[in-house]
Formats: sequence, structure tokens, C-alpha cells
Amino acid sequence: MKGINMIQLAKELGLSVSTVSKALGDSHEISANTKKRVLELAKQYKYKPNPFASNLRKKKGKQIAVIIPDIVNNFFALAVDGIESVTMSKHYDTFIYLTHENLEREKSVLEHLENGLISGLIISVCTGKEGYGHFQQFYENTKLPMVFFDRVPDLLQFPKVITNNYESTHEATLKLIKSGCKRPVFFATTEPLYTSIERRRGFQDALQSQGIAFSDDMVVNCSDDMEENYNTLRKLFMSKKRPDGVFASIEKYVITAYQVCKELKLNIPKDIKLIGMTNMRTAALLNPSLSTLAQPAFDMGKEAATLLLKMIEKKSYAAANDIIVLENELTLRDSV
Amino acid sequence: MKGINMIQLAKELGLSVSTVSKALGDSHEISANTKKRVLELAKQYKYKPNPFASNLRKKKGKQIAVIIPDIVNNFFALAVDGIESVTMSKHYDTFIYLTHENLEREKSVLEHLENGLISGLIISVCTGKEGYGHFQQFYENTKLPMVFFDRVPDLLQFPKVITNNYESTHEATLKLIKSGCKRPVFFATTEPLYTSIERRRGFQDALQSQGIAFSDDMVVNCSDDMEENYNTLRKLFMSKKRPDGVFASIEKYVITAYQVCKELKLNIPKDIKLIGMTNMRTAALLNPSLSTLAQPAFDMGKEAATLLLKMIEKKSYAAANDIIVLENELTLRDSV
DNA sequence: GTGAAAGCGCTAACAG
DNA sequence: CTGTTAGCGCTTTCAC
Repeated sequence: MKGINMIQLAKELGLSVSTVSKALGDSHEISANTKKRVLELAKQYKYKPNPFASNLRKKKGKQIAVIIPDIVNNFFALAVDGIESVTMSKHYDTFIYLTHENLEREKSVLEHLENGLISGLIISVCTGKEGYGHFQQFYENTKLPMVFFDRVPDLLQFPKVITNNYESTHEATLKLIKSGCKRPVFFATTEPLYTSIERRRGFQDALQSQGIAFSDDMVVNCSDDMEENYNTLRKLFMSKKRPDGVFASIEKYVITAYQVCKELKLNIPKDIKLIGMTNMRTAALLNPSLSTLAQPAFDMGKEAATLLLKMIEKKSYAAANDIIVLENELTLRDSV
Repeated sequence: MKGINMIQLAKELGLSVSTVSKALGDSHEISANTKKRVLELAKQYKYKPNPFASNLRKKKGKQIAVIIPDIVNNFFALAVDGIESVTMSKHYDTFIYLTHENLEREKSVLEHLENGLISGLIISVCTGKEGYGHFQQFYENTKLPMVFFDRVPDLLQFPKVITNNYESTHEATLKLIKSGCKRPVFFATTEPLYTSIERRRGFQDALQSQGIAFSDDMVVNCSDDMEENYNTLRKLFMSKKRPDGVFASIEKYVITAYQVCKELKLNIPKDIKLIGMTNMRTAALLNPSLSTLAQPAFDMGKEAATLLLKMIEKKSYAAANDIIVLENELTLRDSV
């Protein structure tokens, strides 16, 4: 009962293997009647084609890989959900690889995937100062379709799904200023991630448009070490030049910032106004509730996957430098 | 430059394919010298064995599947993180499938995986009244190693990774009562999930141990429809027999309960005390901060994966009814 | 419209 | 210790 294969199927039908193969592939060269017979027996035996055999032969399969920095994070979790919703419906299998912001790991995953296991990739890159040569290299070695989302390598010519980071950060910063901030700060990653750069640019331009001089110390670079971030923020919030507003561009930092405010008994929004980029569902429940700039994570995943599958199936041909831009959503709550 | 294969490698070395194969497999029947030569050239050409070919031949590969109800949920996200940490380190590839509490989907994933794509599965079942025959069936058809975690089919003889649901819920409920609750309620899933049943049992026994009579209306069955849950809770919290304590056994319900309290201006913990099973990182930030019973999600994933890989590699042989029990962690905060 | 045959890249007897 | 051989199960020319 361990699953029947094509050879047995063919034998039982009194047909050749190739005929059966074609029939199952719904080839036009097979008569309707034969197709019917084949399909019926196949169903009866619950025949499942062996993917290794067919992938080996066709040098291509219905498996894709998703490479992301993290999964314990609402944004990426939602994105994976979006991706899976389309791969599932198109009968693709989805591998998942987590880099944990570790460039070496990212490289090693990529290198591993040069073995041909997959037919395409969806990637959100990890922070790292080293550039994106490994992606380019991977592409040259494999010619596999790849779609990047959110954290994209700006310099490389690949299809991407991003959001209006610049505009939405600009808008959010404006709100901060309009509600009275004189000296807001921007929390960013240390590494020059394209996404971060765009957001910072939005922040900076908003300040300048309102006649607030931008200075470098308005950008607080957070690291991956949450302990360190905590201390940095604590120090900052206790200092004389305490900011009166924060735009936190990364989910983790939002939480830390909020926590530090509470600990120092700083009143949000009176002492400090706070807007964070996050998809946390508890933002509205915090007291005061947290204003958020949320990315359409699920849809980003969905778009990325849809695009990738199109490329794999060559329906859309040279989507090669498609850039899909979705809109972030600003939700103002009590923290501003 | 599209990757070299074993045949070319063998030719260039002046060896037979099988020798190369054995050398790469570090077989004892190959001389150290030959191995060295082979390995060196392989590295030089960045040779990567074609997984389809070898899987086809060996009828087994280094791919596993993870089937879970949801990923946008701290518990499952952490579990996946744990799983991936071990599959990654053992050079396995991890497929992910989300059922969204949809039994049909769960079945169809399982059926799909009968094609032999994978060498083992890690599963957390979705709610559903229909029993778990499909898992048994799958096992009979494939004989593949499977490990269940958290939401496990209690009646089936498979290895499982669970937590001390009964004891920890018992303990949490006791805290509720000790801090003054006379009439706590238990939020549960509608479907009779084993996990839920154990928790409910802990709740019930705790009540009885404190001389509080248990009645059926102390169990509130929540559905998958969050809108509906919201209304149910609202009604309950506005009713005359409003509970003075809540143990919410599912993350989503915790959030809803908290939200409704806020909306109705019920004072937590004065009017209602609240403990929720959740791995939310923002629990401590809520005001009042939320008491939680957290499952060691990451470790559960890790244990499950470790066990599965052992089974696949037949190191541990008949782990078949191993049950690993980890401890939940109760963190009391202001909501109690 | 159907079948015979070759072969995808690798592994595993079995010889030598 | 190395090589020869025979497939794993499927797809794809190419004949018929």
C-alpha cells in the first residue's frame, strides 16, 4: 500500500509508461478516452507522481524558498502568511530559512540552494555592511527567479515589493511635529539598509520642511543587542537633551522605547510622543495606545509570491525589474 | 558555469563515478588519498550534489515539513524558530504549511505529502471535531516519522512534545482565586482540542480544591470568528453575572478580553483579574501589565525537531511513543 | 494516438 | 581499494 508508481499504472492499463505520463500531463496527443481511463485508475490508486523523479528529469520543481531575517516578528510572520497563501493555492511547496540577521548564514543558505532544490526565491535581506554581491553571484550561478521584499538590495536589478517608506515616514514625522515636537529623533538600524535609508530621508525632509534643523544626533542607531539598545535609550531619555518625540523604524525598538518611557515615568504623549513602525496587534491596547505606521505585510508577501510564481512559470517574462510599491498605513492613537 | 555534476567530476579525476560518489560519502572503502583528491576538486568546482537524483535513488531526502495552524502568533512563530534552529544546523530543509484551522486544508496538505517529498513531519493539529484518522491513515500509507507538538492528537500513538498544561493551569487558577476571585471563567476553543481539555481540567480542579463550585457557564467557548468572540465577551462582561476573573487559554482571546475590559472601563485587576496563555512580548507593557502563562515555544520546537531528526536517522529507533513534557512559565503581573 | 528508448544525476550491489 | 552495472520514476524525443 505504499503508493503506486507510473509503471504499475501503465501495466494495469495495458498502456505504455509514456502514454500514461502524457495522459496525466493532459497532453493533446492523447485521446480523450485514454486520458479518462488513466485519470480514473490514477485516482483510484491515489497515484502521486514522485516529485524527485519528475524534478530530476525536468530539472525544475514546484518548490520555492523564503529567506528572511526572523519569524518571531509580526511583520515577517504576516508576510510568510501572505506568501504561503499563494504558494499553497498554486500547489507549490515553501521552504523557510531564517538568517537571524547573520550574513554568514544568509550566504550559506544561498550557497546551499545552488544545488537546484528550488525554482525560485523570496528574500528579505539581513542587515550587513558587506553589500549584496552574494545575491548577484547566486543569480549568475543559478539564473533562478528571485523576488525581494521590504528589505531589498537597492542596487541590484531584481523585482521587488516595497512600501512607500519615504512618503509615509515623512507623513508620520509631520504629525509628530504638528502635535508639538520640537526635537524628534529617529531610531534606525546601524547597518545601512535601503529601507532604513528611505525612512530616514523621509524623517529628515519632514523636519526641514517645517524649519527644524536636522542634526546627526537626531538619528539613534540601534544594534541587534537589545540590552545595549535598552541602555542607550535609557541614557538618552534621562539626558538633558531628551527628545520630545520618537519615530521608531523597527518593531523591536518601538517596544523598547515604550518600555523605557514607562520605567522612567515619562508621560506619553506629554513628555514624549511616539510613533512606531510595527504590525503589533496590541498597539491599540497599550495605555496610552500606540500610534503606528504599519506595513501591509500580508499583501507584500502575497504580491511577492504571485510575482515569483509568474516568473517561474514564465507567464510574465522579464519582470526582472518590476518594483511593486504598496502603501503603509498610519494609525494615530494616543501616543501622539 | 551552471554547476558541475558527478560525471564531469569523475572524468576530470580519471575515476569512476561510483568511486567519486563513495569518496564524497566518506566511505571507508576509499583510500585517504583519493578522498582528498575528490574533495579538493569538488570544492574547487563548488560541486553540489543534485538532491533530486540522490533522493530519487535513496528514496529519502533531507527535507521535512512543518504543519501548523497559524504563523501570525507568537507561540507558533517561536516554535518554528526553534524547529528551524535545529533543521538548519543539521542541514535539513524545512517546508512550512499553514492550515488556518481548516481541517480540509490539513487533510489536503497531508495527502499532498504522500508523494514522498519529505522524510518526516512536525505537526500541531488544527481544531476540528472529526478526530485524527487522517494522521493515522497518512502514517499507514507512508510510515514516515511524525512528531506532534502542543496541539497533539491524544489518542494516537505518536511522539509528542507538550507542556504541563494541567498543572500550570491549575496553578494559575489558584492564583486567581487566592487573589480574590469568586467566579472566574475559562476561555477555551470550541473544538475539543486535547490541549484545551487538559487546561480546562486544571482550571476546574483548582476551583474545586478551593471549594468553588464549578458550573458549565464558567467555560466560555470562543470561536474562530474574532468578531463573534468580541461580541460574546462584551455581552458577558456587561451582564449581571460578570465574572471577576479570567483565564484565557488562547492568545487571541487574551487580547480580546483585555480590549473589552478597556472599552467597558472595567478595572483590571479590581473588577476583573486576568491571566492569559500567551507569548506576547508586549504583555509587560500593557497598563496594567498582563499576567501570563507562557509556553516554552522555542524549546518545544527544538525538542520536536531534535526528536524527529533522530527518528529519521534511526539513531533513536522506536521513539514512537515518547512524550516530552516541558514546563509552562507563569508570570504574575498587575492584572491579577 | 501510442510506444520504445534514452537518460536526468546519483547510489548501491557486485565484481575484480 | 576501484570500477562496472543496473536502476530510482519520470519526461521527452522520435518512431510507428
